[in-house]
Amino acid sequence: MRRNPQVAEATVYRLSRYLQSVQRLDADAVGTVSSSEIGRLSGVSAAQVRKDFSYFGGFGRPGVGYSISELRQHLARILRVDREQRIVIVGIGHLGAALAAYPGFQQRGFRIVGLFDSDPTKIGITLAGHRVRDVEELPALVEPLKVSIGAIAVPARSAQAVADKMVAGKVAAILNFAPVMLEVREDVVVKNVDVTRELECLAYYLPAP
Amino acid sequence: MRRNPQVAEATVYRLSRYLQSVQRLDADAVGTVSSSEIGRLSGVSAAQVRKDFSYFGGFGRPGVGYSISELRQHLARILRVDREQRIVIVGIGHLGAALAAYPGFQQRGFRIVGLFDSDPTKIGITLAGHRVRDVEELPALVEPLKVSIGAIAVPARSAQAVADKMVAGKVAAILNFAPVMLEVREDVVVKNVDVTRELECLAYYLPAP
DNA sequence: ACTTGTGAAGCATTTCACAGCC
DNA sequence: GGCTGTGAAATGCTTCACAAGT
Repeated sequence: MRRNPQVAEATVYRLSRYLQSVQRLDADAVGTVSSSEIGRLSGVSAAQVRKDFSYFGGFGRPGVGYSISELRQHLARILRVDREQRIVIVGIGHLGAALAAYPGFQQRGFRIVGLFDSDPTKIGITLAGHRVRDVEELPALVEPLKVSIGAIAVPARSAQAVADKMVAGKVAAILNFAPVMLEVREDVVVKNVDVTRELECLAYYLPAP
Repeated sequence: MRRNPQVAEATVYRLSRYLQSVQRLDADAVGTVSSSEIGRLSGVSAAQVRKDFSYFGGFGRPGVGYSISELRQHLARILRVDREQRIVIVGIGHLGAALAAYPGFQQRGFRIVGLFDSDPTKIGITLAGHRVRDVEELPALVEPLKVSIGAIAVPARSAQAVADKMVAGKVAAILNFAPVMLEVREDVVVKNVDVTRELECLAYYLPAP
């Protein structure tokens, strides 16, 4: 699962926050930034920031800090968003349509290159500049479209079948919005986003009635 | 932040997975289930399952396992989903509309009781059985509507202002879909869902080009 | 004087392994 | 025989604190 066994998933997650913070900074082009400033912007301790960077060799100058533009490049390369990552969305319901229309992906290096559904009333319609294709065509299109990540936005009962088609087409990673555990070849990385789960976890912290 | 300092956030997250697994089981009404079976269904070790349960006193019988219906009740009570939790959604764009239409919330104890937006062209329209209200009315409506959780589905630039209104109205928790760190009174629990961040974390595990 | 990078210490979480119960 | 509940060991993660660089 992990590309580099000494780097924890929590570290990767924070790297993404650092990148977000640094990108906000970059507009102002201040030139240099310290680990404590990055920590403040990201809600993390300065020591944690430096430790996280150190797993990748460290890219600051003692007494000075980190060059904002270099830091942004380093983080983008580590997170593989220094190149375009191409994604397909399967399941053009409310959620799939919302994802297709979301401008935030393009802004951060992700490009939607295909929409798929199995519903004949949806196949053929155009959304956010893409014609919705039959999901049966998906396996054959992953490679020509150079897809690296597939997003699953179908109901729980069809999610595994969609995942199988993605794996058959050789996507490298899957972002799964359906509330089920997918079974995939172990070299395929899966991440789940389950809004109901997040609500349940929030509810735990609610005061007693 | 934590209700019970000896229970980690990761444990709460797993409890929600256990509940999901047990609910799938409950349909079949097998009567009893073992920690290893729950673990298999949830992708967790059997020892971890038992340890997690033990934080709440343990509710199994040695040699037998866990009564499925009792387990479901225990988990639901711990996660506070044994009672209805009432939520409002602010921001009726693509995402907010998708959330409002999602049937999975109601099925698992969450009830949407209000939709809000600041856009005059949206205020007044009806969606999933709810009339969209002006977000300015939100603070005054949290208590009468008995809202415990507020969901923020507005653009990043307006998310903090919405959070402030929620806090003013005294919601207990916020689910934030905007890619910004919210500043709130520290007794308000915030969880962030950032799809772009999930994509970035996935991209990290992608094979080199 | 200020900041990075990093071993070492401190803390948290997970796994182990087994006593006790059905 | 099989399963739970739980201290103890093992592992993993974060914070500390300081040498070294600017």
